[in-house]
Amino acid sequence: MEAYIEILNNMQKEAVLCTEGPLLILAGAGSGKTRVITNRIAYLIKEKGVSPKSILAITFTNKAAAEMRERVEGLVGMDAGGAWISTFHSACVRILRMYSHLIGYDNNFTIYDTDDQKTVIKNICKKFEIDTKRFKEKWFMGQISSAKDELISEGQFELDASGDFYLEKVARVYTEYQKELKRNNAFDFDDLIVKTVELFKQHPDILERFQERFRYISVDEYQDTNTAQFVFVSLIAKKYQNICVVGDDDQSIYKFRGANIGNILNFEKVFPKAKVIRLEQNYRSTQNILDAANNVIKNNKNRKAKKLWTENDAGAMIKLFHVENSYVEADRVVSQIKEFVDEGYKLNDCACLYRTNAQSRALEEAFLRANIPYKIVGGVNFYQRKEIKDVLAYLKTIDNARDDVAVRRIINVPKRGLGAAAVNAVQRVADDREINFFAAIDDGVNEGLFGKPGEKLREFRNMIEDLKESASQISLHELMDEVLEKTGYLKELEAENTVEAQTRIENIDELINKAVSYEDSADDPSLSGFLEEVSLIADIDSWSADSDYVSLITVHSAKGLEFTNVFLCGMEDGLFPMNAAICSEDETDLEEERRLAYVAITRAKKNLIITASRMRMVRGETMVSIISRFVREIPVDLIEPDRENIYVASKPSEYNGGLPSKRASKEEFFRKPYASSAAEKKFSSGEKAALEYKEGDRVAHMKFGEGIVAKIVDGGRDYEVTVDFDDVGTKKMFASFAKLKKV
DNA sequence: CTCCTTTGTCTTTTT
DNA sequence: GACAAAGGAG
Repeated sequence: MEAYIEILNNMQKEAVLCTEGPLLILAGAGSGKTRVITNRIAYLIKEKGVSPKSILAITFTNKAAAEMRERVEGLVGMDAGGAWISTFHSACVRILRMYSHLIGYDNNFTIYDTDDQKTVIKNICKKFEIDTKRFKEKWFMGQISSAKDELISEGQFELDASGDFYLEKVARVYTEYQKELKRNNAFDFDDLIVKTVELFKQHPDILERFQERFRYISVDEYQDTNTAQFVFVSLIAKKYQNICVVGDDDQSIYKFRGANIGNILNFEKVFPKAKVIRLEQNYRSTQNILDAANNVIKNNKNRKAKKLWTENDAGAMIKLFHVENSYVEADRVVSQIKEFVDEGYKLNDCACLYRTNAQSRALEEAFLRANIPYKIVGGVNFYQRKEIKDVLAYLKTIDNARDDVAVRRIINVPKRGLGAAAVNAVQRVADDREINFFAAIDDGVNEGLFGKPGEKLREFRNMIEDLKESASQISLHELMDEVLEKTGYLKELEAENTVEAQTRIENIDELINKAVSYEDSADDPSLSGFLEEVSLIADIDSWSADSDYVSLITVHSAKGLEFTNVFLCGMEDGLFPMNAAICSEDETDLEEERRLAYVAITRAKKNLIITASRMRMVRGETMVSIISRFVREIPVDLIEPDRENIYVASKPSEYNGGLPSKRASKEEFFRKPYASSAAEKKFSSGEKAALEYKEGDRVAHMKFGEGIVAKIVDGGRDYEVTVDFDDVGTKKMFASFAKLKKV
């Protein structure tokens, strides 16, 4: 037997060899499920002679998809190009690109992200005179999205809503929203799945084409699929029934966006002949870490009972740092990482996990101060930044002028004297004639309907038409250069001459790089193709393994990853679990948080360090909290007493509350054992902090490396520092942003 | 029409 | 505390 099968345990082997018929694999954390899926695909191709073209493998994130493709190709020893290894969303996009004309869209549709959705909803509310203070756009978006997750169409929603004041309102907005999207030739994220299902249902011949093509289907992270996604795969799998789903109900953490744990139970109903295989041996973590995880998750009532076990050693005790504030927390993380490095670990072995993105800040500052390379994984999406969205809006306008949201976004960016008045005039024409926004500009300009802003609108229209002309002749990145040039966007940024503007230009350069690499890698590069790739990708940083850095990451994004040393930060009641879950009447909300904690703990291979802070700034207010109930569910004998902190006792009774025995005085709380720029910012009340370096000093910058301070100018609110860097030349920057460190 | 100030909202989590 | 949206002055 082949080596890649030989190394598997019996259950894993069974799963890999079971290629025909429906298969449900219940795989605990760290039980090698990714290996099973990839080896199974390799086995299909190599031993069973299945063509890669017949394979559809669905993963949850683009990163996971790329990784799976790489691993499969490594095993198969060939290009698995014919196989579709992708997320639900990108698989559906590919299908819709071929056939969406059959359901009334153009095949070059655009994809709306949450911001675009919000813009559309906002306009609808204005039109319907809905007070967005009482009914938030977000609320409508949530309602519509949940409906789509359950495949409830706007028509169905209207029927169900009748009689209910609130639901009727939602129904009206939902219906109008879908109309608007169609008019704009756009899909939102949920639509990608919903409309593909619609396509399959309306056109059985198309469905059959895909049933014939994808005879072998697998779905990773099955516990996180929603109803629409489940229907999508089961439609394709219906004919040949070769569908393998892998999931773990304990790791279901996306209920909030419609994930339906019921899909695990439903699987055996929809596919009655399904075989069920359990993978319960954990290869990842030490016994202690696994014990901790098991003791936490066992408090959930709604779960399939299972016993995850390991042959690994007990390993190190779990460390618990209970500190006074988030700055100390971050500094203790940093010093522990330094210890790990001294012991021979690499920075890549270490990751800081947290519940909310906001927590990354304090950590980030501590890493900067300590000069330790780090990388925020996920976080504020690259593609959500203003400058990126602006450039993309131009490209979208050029690609598909039916996209009103894009056109309206850039009509006055950079400023060209086309404000609200002009936009309203155009919109009136568009509404009257029931045409899209750009067409209304065109008509109005030709017929001279606009009066004063008419000339400016004409210029705008001509510019877009020129760019369209160019788009058909030059390459993508050349087009982007031309857009930046002709629109004056770049010039405006350059004129600003600030550090922020500089970063924006760098971000745009990054986008152009991305375009170049897209052009190099895509079979048939096109503007639409690029826009599509970009709209479905969560973060630009594709995990470069070559450099050494600490990962800062939310627990949600850490799912599916593993690290030797894991710091689980901010384990306090109110933060993790969040207050909303603690107060919720629905007890499954707290269970979801607990599953999240379980996911976090099981990311760790060797060392788990849990940190909690007594006080923390949340929304500009100081919150006082006790140690997370999830930490208290871990048996005390697995936790090493923290010698640096007198408050944490090893006796369970004392360790329970976690509050300081006496009320900490103000001085005590704000005592700063380590320098903290954030703390300084707060207490200097507007006064800029003194610099630790002077002209002629040698300083280090996080990104630019080391250099010599050439000049310091007191710019009022901040110092303007000019530095001659060894590698990147002279840069001018503001002291508070640059965070320079004397060396 | 644009710039500046003030006000209000937000913090779950992602495709 | 940070940022976007709304409102007011020029």
